[in-house]
Amino acid sequence: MGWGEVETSRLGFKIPRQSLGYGFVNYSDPNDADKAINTLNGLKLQTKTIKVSALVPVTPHLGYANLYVSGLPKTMSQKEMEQLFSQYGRIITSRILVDQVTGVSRGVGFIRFDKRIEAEEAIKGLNGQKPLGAAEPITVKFANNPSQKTGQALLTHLYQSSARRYAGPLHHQTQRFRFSPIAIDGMSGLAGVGLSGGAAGAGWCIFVYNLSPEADESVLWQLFGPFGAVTNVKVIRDFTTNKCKGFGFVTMTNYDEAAMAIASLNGYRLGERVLQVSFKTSKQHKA
DNA sequence: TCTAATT
Repeated sequence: MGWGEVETSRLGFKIPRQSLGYGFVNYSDPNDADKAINTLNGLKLQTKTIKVSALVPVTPHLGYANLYVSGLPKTMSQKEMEQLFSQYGRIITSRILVDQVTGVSRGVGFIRFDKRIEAEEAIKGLNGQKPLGAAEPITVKFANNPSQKTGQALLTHLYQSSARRYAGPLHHQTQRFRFSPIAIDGMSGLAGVGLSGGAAGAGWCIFVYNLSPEADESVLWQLFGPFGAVTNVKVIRDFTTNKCKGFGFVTMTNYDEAAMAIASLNGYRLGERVLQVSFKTSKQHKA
């Protein structure tokens, strides 16, 4: 384009090669950008009228009004969440994250206010509060910028998937554990404990406490894999430091294998630490 | 340090 020096330009593409109908042009001189905007915005190109505008800088931290909400009741709808927050200001967008398989709410959502002050007031008014009829308080804080995919998180993900593959063959050795010599009593009294709800993601969720800050997923695979089918492991980390917060979760398919793992690993000494291992309890279902 | 989650 003839309005000055272009640094970079990019079109939005999807696989295969089909334009998404937008693109970005980066000028080194803001005046050149303005000139391009003024000249090209509204221009008719064949059947289309093109729109050209400056890219609004993401997170000019002043005025950042996007909130992250966790601990929401699983039953709360997006509309109900908006109603709860609307008393603090004008809501631009909202979202509740749902489990991709079951479609059930993950109890986590986002609220973007029009103004920073509204978001701040909502945090003051709602963080740590129980919504009407809710059993547990919610957490309300400023959301992290979604675009910051840390290389660390990416590496962890890659390592996790390779650990998962590695854990595969081990499973064959675990058949001897399948019929455990330990008497497992009936499942009375286990309602709301361990077994995750929803048919698709079913499994026994195990809570592992006293992991070291450096613990990662591979250690959980190695600890629990020998006891049977492990479908998922998660080390809970601080989002900013990426250090383990001292606990994690392991999901196992079969009750007897999970019980065996718990019986064997609870009190297990890992380095300097003694692990506490139990079925994950659900406060919501506690009597 | 005893239950996360980041569109």
